[in-house]
Amino acid sequence: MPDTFAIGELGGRPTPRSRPSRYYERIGLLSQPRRTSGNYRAYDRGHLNRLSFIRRSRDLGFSLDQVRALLDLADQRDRPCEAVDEIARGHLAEVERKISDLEALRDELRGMVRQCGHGSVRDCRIIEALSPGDALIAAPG
Amino acid sequence: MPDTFAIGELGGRPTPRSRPSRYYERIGLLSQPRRTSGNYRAYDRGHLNRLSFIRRSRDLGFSLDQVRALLDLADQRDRPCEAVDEIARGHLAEVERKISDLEALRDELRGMVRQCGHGSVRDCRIIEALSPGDALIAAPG
DNA sequence: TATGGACCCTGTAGCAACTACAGGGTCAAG
DNA sequence: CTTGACCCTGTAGTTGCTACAGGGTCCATA
Repeated sequence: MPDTFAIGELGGRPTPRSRPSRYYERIGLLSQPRRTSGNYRAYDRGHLNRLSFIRRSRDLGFSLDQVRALLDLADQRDRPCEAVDEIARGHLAEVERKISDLEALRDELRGMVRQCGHGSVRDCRIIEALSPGDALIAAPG
Repeated sequence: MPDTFAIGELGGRPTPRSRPSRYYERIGLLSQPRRTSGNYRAYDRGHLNRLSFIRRSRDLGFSLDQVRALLDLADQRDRPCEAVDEIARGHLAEVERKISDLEALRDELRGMVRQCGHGSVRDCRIIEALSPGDALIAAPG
């Protein structure tokens, strides 16, 4: 294993998971790496670790703001971890809320789809479910 | 009930649900309404119906592209409603996929949060769960 | 009549978190 | 020495709006 890495060597190929790193650098989430003589970014192990932390957090659905806070906290090893816990709990609560919202949506969509009579649009229960009482008469154009 | 409506009279107050209508008009989802002598938009019942359709679809999580397709279909009353059914089923499938993704996320977050020992960041299981093996050493700045 | 406030107009910029592209430079292999 | 894969920068696009600046309109009240 080398101790610096080009941008294309970050994350698993073939997905170019390396690309966001430039974005993270721009918004100050990742420090600017050394450059080679040809002005290529040369990431070190620290960058890799930090990037891996960011990716894992993103995969868990944390926002970049939350990731930033988590990274700041991770750097202050002596502080109590309450703040970390709070961020995680907050995110969990939001995920749970999203799930129940989507479940309600799913149930409504299922109801609509189940009613489809496979006739013409005129009799379509789905369109009907979406429509107000009157006909639709204001198409653009 | 009047037969034209100012932009502020659309949708329920106090939320200004009227605002998106200008956006819908711009992207061609809603036809351009008549204007009063003072250049105010004067929506008619057709606009109201169409807007209501859009809002209901949006509330159910359909994208504006899907809404556009649904509206096009709704206008062609003689066509079979298969295409409508397909859009709805596709959306339902996506919602179901999102739910299961979020459930997996939720479970992982719950596991992390449960393990929090309320000690210092150094021993934080949440940070640990997010971290790769090595220490984080590439803070920006 | 003046004026205040609520509403409306336009166009542009901003949000999240990237992705894609244009137009160029670098580098290693053949 | 050329080819092709990679890298660089900066900008614009994505979704579905919202917010704002800078102005106009309209109605009621003083």
